[in-house]
Amino acid sequence: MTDEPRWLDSAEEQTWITLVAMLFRLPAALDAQLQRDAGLSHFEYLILASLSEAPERTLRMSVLALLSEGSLPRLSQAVGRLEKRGWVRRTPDPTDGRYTLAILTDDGFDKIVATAPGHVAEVRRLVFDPMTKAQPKQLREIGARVLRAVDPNGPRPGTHPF
Amino acid sequence: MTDEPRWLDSAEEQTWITLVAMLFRLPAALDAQLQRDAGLSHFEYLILASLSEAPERTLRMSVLALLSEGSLPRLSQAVGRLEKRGWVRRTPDPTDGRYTLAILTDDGFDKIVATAPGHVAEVRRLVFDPMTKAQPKQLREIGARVLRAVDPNGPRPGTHPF
DNA sequence: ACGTTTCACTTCACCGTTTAAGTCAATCTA
DNA sequence: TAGATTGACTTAAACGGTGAAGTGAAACGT
Repeated sequence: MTDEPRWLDSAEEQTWITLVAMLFRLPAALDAQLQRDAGLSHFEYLILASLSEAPERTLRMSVLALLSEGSLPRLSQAVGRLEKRGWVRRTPDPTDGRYTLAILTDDGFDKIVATAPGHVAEVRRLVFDPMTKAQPKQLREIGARVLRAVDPNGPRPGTHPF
Repeated sequence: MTDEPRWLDSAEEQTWITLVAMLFRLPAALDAQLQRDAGLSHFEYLILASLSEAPERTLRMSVLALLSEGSLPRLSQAVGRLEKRGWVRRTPDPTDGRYTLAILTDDGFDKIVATAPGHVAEVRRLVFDPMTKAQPKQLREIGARVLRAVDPNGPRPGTHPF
């Protein structure tokens, strides 16, 4: 900690600056597209999308929090907003009253169906179209390594929990 | 927009899930380290770091906003906080009163000098150490392409403005 | 069985960010 | 050179997120 740190050489610094810029700008761009075209934040979109792919379009709040990459209080508030808009409803889990089930309504499903194509198109435009054929795999492998370092015990993303 | 969208195949979906997870978790991890060890947000750190590398340790607010990847109101508030802590001061640009110059104080410089090594160590631990020798270059090239798509007219990051 | 603990959320208070309006200096424009 | 405009911030109000305390259901311990 107080030892001489190994500084970043100039190539590493370029990489780092580029990555930081991406960490700031890409989420902002995704939020902007979703907000503009669907009135949703990226986080809210992930909630609806996760539910739409779950069996019965239903998930426990705690599972949904993991899938949508948010804290439980944040999720609770976001689902409250989505509930007010009629896209999600909540009921206590009948098999265990401590859990709360979040359920995508039919309107919510329609909302995702209407929203997803535009969002996927934006993801293509910003991420996949600019990459060479080889780069997606490189990015996936780099991401997996970084995520392992960030949270060694975290579930490998893409390991679907159902 | 209403056309059939080209959906993501399963390899692309894996890539996308991994990238989204990285976009959420890596900034959180960086913020956590800086908050814990230095009482700074990542954004505040970028402000101090940008100033420390600028000539005279001085930058116009608008330039600083670009370098630190933040909006002008956000910057204004953040600099206000850093000013209260004695690390930055502001004065109107003597050559043109419309501009405001943000200046890193000596205490602010000491703060960065004390903070940077731990932060760089964390960046190494989370990003560079887990990568193979070839991957930083791959990441830099991917990032450059994505950033170009996000903002075609944006300055290529790493193009230092002084 | 009853009290305690654990657990999954929800709520609250505080704070930071965004969006929009306000300020003020410099520059056009007539 | 007065008035309008542009540009660079700053301020204010509304909103969303975080961390800590609160709630209520199930499990545990005796």
